[in-house]
Amino acid sequence: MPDLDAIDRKILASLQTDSRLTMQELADKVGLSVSPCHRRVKLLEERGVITRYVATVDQKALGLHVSVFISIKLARQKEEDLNRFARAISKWDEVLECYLMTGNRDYLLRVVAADLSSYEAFLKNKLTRLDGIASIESSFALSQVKYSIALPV
Amino acid sequence: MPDLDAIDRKILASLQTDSRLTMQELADKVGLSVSPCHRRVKLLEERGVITRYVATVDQKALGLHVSVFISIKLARQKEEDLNRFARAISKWDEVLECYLMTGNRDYLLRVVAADLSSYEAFLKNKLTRLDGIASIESSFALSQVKYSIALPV
DNA sequence: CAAAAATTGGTATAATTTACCAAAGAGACG
DNA sequence: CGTCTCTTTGGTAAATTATACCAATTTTTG
Repeated sequence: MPDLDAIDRKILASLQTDSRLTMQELADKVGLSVSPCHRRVKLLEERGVITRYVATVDQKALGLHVSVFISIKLARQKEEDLNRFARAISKWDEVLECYLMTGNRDYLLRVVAADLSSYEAFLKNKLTRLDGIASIESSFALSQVKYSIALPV
Repeated sequence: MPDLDAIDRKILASLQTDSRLTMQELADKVGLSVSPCHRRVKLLEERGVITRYVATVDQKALGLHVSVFISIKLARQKEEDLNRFARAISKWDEVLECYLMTGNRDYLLRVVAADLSSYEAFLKNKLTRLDGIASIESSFALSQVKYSIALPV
């Protein structure tokens, strides 16, 4: 697996910002003509460097006014317990991110909800019904200062 | 500003998952023909519901093996201080997310880095050089259990 | 330095997007 | 209950864009 040269990185930086660029525009940006630029993009897709193309949606426009970070400790941390938790989390659309953490909590989740009462519904009907959870602690975000999908290349 | 009907929501759900669907494919999914589907998408863009189109890139493929959550307290929380902090954060590509929080910290950041030493470089050369920071606490992610860009519609 | 391999760029074709217009459907009002 | 108006839909044609193919150039290797 050959690694990424300077042009590949320019392509990734551009497409992470705007995937609707035409091949002509992208080629101009990275200093190639359309053909090799197109082939590089296809290769990046095949190699799994580019994983997908998505539209981003405005959270406010959807009425999702609440963002919460949840710290979770499990009663036990055997692989079986971790897998069970991961499977449950993965099904729920409200959970946008979930990380297994070092330190004094096991998981950190980012959850969005329309308002406090629908967040409460998420807690009552979903999260707290899971077995094996020792503690849950919610921290609320007052505002999103920065949100980027673009990894540094 | 008319709000979103069931078809708009289907469109958003689909495009949040795969923005490379052709209008024909998208139209089939939502039960319309190409023309009205196309017009709805354009309207969603103009109204700012769809904010952008981006490619997502594999973090491992870029060699970014470290994900860190950083809790930050500022010495003072005047608007001036918050703005200064927000401006600095926004410039740094390593910071993917930043939230102003309730509770006993002011900000929560998600930062990525190639390895521990480049994370250390980020701390030493950037974050700790900011004025007005009272405390910094890093929590490391062992793994990403879930990561989604798709807001629930 | 020469041969081989990889990468590039141009052109032609296929696929997709977009603009335009007529037809169907939904809502308001007498 | 019907008719007028406004909105949304669907089909067609033109323009734009993506993609496949091949020759030319550059880079790598022995």
